Amino acid sequence: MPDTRLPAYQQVKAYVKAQINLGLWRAGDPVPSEAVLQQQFGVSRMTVNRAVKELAVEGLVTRVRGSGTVVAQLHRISSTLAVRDIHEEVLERGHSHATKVLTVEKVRADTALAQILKLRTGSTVFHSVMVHFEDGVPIQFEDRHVNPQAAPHYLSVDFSRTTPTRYLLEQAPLTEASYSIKAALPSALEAKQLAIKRREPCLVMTRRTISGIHVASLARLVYPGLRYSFSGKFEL
Amino acid sequence: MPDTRLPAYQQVKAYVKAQINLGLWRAGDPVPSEAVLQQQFGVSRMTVNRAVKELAVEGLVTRVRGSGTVVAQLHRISSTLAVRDIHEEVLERGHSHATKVLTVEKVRADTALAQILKLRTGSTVFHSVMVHFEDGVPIQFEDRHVNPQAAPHYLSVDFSRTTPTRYLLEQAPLTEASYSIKAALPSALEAKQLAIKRREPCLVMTRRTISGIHVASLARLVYPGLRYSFSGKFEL
DNA sequence: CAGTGGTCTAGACCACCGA
DNA sequence: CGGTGGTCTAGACCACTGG
Repeated sequence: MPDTRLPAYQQVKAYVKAQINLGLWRAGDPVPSEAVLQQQFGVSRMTVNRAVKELAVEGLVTRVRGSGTVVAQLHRISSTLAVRDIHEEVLERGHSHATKVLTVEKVRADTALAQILKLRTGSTVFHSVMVHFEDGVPIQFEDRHVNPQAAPHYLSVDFSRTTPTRYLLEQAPLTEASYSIKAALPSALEAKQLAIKRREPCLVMTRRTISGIHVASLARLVYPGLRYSFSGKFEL
Repeated sequence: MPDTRLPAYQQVKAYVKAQINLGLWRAGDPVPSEAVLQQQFGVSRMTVNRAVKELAVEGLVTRVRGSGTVVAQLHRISSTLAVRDIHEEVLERGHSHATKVLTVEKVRADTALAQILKLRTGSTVFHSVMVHFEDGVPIQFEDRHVNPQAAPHYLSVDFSRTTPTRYLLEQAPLTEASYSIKAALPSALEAKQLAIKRREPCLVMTRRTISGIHVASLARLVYPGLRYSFSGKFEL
């Protein structure tokens, strides 16, 4: 038979996807068992297993050992929100990136900060403040506290040549991160540096990154709301 | 022997992860070939292949056929942002959810809307406006335009019993969606319904969903910025 | 209990890369 | 060319689910 040049497991995936997208199999409906698909496509079970397993990872179907496979209740279509280096992000859009460094210093951690970085109150931490420009327009205000144990030489980095995100990713391989995105009004300094009015709403991302046993860094990233948006797209 | 061990492929994954997290293998370093890992762990090649393939999917390593596997340059840790039903989301937090329906009507699409929904200017589209409450507190203002071809009976749905998101997911299986998140000030109506001041910044998500050949719906979701945040976490 | 998916093996052929 | 990963087979044992 003139089978497509697609690998067999992708053909099985495509078949199941199509049934779901066409509405023939609806949420909660059973997906044929591996044995059935194996017969239907004339392939080995490992191949069918791979196909359905990947669909499960993608969230299209739910598998329960001993019970079977069903079409997932909510198509958990999802996109990725990545910890990215703003330098690369801007270049990818075909624009130029520049950084204005406002502060790079040692400070003593107050109780709240120490708790977040899992250090003792009064410990020395590094603190940097800078503004990132895209084609000369300020798009991100970055206020960051760094755990010296994760990046001992942070203070001597030339941030006109690299960014904190990139440097930290290189220094301390990332193992975990948590973030939260809110809307807020900028502080006086933030408004001034971003060249916006104090009344102009901003997107504020707070991000804590963990590298191995250390909390590496806590960053507050402020974006002018009228000039910047997080956007994305997802497909089945 | 009681089988308390981790599956073999997970042991291989854990080993490679550990080398990377400990900094023993740095970005760009080669990962042992499948043949080597196969010897080292005394498992079959399929098992090793699965382990390394999954690490590639997770973004920790980069595989090149014919060349080999190396530790990925930037650990592009990422999380998923899902299209979810707010009803379920609120219940999951252990709170109660209620909806106040403001408008459900037929309207004629202006040029901009028609373009987005891929309809002709002046076509009939459905329009709904409602407010979602979490434990009695307004948390989302939802203004939505729906393509009648994707959900012909949208106008007669009882939105005190289900939500537009859930109904549309059931009616028209989702195949694609795009979103953008901005910060903005609420309109007079939005501020009133969310019980916030007009000066209070909001998170505004604009989401367009596609089901098969139809653009199913265009939604504008407004969240009070001081009361709501998108948050997430990612791990290696 | 029979059926399901989770894992694993010991082979195999192929396409591709770099020397 | 030899080594790499991509795919595939035809079996296998197991843990778990449901009736």
